[in-house]
Order: sequence, then structure tokens, then C-alpha cells
Amino acid sequence: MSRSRDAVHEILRQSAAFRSAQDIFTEMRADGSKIGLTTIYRALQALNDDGRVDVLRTDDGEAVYRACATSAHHHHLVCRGCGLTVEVDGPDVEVWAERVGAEHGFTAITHTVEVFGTCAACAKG
Amino acid sequence: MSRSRDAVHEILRQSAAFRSAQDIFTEMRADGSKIGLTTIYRALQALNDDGRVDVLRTDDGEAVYRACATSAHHHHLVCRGCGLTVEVDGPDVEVWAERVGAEHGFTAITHTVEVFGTCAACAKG
DNA sequence: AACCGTTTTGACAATCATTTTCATTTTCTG
DNA sequence: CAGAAAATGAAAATGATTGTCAAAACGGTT
Ligand SMILES: [Zn+2]
Ligand SMILES: [Zn+2]
Ligand SMILES: [Zn+2]
Ligand SMILES: [Zn+2]
Repeated sequence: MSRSRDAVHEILRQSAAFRSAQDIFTEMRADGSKIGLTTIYRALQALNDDGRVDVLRTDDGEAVYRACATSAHHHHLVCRGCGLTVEVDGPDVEVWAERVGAEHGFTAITHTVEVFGTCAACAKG
Repeated sequence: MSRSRDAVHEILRQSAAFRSAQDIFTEMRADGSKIGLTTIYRALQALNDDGRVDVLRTDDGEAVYRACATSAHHHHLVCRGCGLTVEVDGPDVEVWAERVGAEHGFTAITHTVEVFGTCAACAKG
């Protein structure tokens, strides 16, 4: 696994937004690549397994991926208009999640936190 | 829209966990109902539109629904083992989300926050 | 360079959740 | 009760994702 995986990874590196498999496929084909959609799905899976890309689900259940700058735990602020994404962290949220879990006798706490909004550029029109 | 929608709503009321359409379908059929899967999807959609049920996506993209006690904004603490769900709120998280959005020039901020863990019962085995 | 076992790739079929379609049934209104 | 409008269910259509499998690309070895 390498040729294609690197190509997919590179596409993600050059995008500030979360991208779907179809999305990436369309772009790569437009750029002249002969890559197959199946290969893209496999590359995204591998990259995610290796912790090199983050994944989240859109409201309609589609998986979208992003190559974040850090591999450390963090969250995202995503523009609903253009998809522009900023990596953010929230120490308070981490603490809160642990505490609320513990308060109810839950262990092995994890959490998902995503913030959405309209970025300044999209707000202008 | 009424007969079936109420039946589906009732199933959800009696469950502490988030349930999928298939899930509900299987239970209702087992109980002798002649309801169709399509009708369940439509009922869940309608209930969600009316703000009577919450929806979230499992890791594999399946939509699951829950009739929460409150219709006010809140979040969930979900057991990965049995699905037991507790409604929680986090004023700090609300503030944090707004602030992090504003700091980056984003407007119309919304957010998704879910906490997962293993409940006390499931932890025992 | 030719050889050979391993990995990767891509076209295509298969799955699975969800949505559409459409004819039938139920509900509502007068 | 008649007729219109809303709801229902079976089956087909969609769309994303995964599985299959034979062909192509790799890597190391003579
Ligand atoms: Zn934007
Ligand atoms: Zn976190
Ligand atoms: Zn549990
Ligand atoms: Zn909140």
C-alpha cells in the first residue's frame, strides 16, 4: 500500500475541509488519475487506521475525512457553507466529559465534539 | 399521520436507549404488528421534524433515535455496551462552543456533543 | 533483465440503510 | 354515504460502502 494511499493523503493535505471518498475520486479523475473508487475507500481506511486522518459523519451519514495538522486529541470548527475547518481544543470540555461520565458511574469515557458555524468569508456572501 | 407514528413514539418512550429503524421494526413485528419498515422511517422522520425525538449516527453511519424526556437542548451519555442513555447538560460546553466559534469569526454556531462510556451494570459483566 | 511470491489495484457485483414510487387502504369532511 | 386527502406497505430505486477476483505493479533474487 503506497502509491495510491500517498496520492489520497496528498489530496487531503491540500484541503482545509473534510472530504468524502466520492469527492476525492472526482478530483483525482479530473486531474487525470486512473484511480478507482474502491482504492480510495481502502486508502482512507488505512490512513484512518494509522491515525493520519480524522473522520466524521455528515448529517446524512456520509463519511468525510481530513488530514489534520496534529495527531493529538482535538476537535473541529467547521463552516457549514464552504467546509473550511479549524482545529480547536477545549480542555474544559475534556474535563467536563470525564466528570459527567463519572457522576453517572460510567467508565472508559470517550466523546465526540464538533462545532459548526458560518465562517467570516461565507457570511459576507 | 397518527396511528403508526404514535406506536413508534411509544416504543421509543419505553426504551432508555437509542434505537434504529430496523430495531423498532423487528420489535413491533415480534409484537404482532403488521407495520411496514417504510412507515417506521416516515414516522421517525416526522417525530424528529416535530422535535419529539433526538437522532444521532452510530460509527457505521446508521441513524438511531430516542424519545428524550426534555425537548430543551441537552446532550447524551451513552453506554457502549447496553445503549443505556442518560440526558445531561453542560452549560460550560455551550459557552465554550460559542466562544471558540466567535474567536475564529464564525457565526450561527451550533454543536454536537456526545459522551460514551461503559455503564456500571455493563462494567460488572 | 527474467523469475517468482507478495501486495496493490480496479472493474464489477453484492450489501445495507434509506428513499421513491405507486397502488391500496384509512381517515376526514361535508 | 361520497369524495378528497392523508397514511400505509410492498417493491423498486438510490447511494454509500464493502467484498470478490483476476490483472497489474512491486521487491528482492538470480
Ligand atoms: Zn465558509
Ligand atoms: Zn475532546
Ligand atoms: Zn451498559
Ligand atoms: Zn449543547
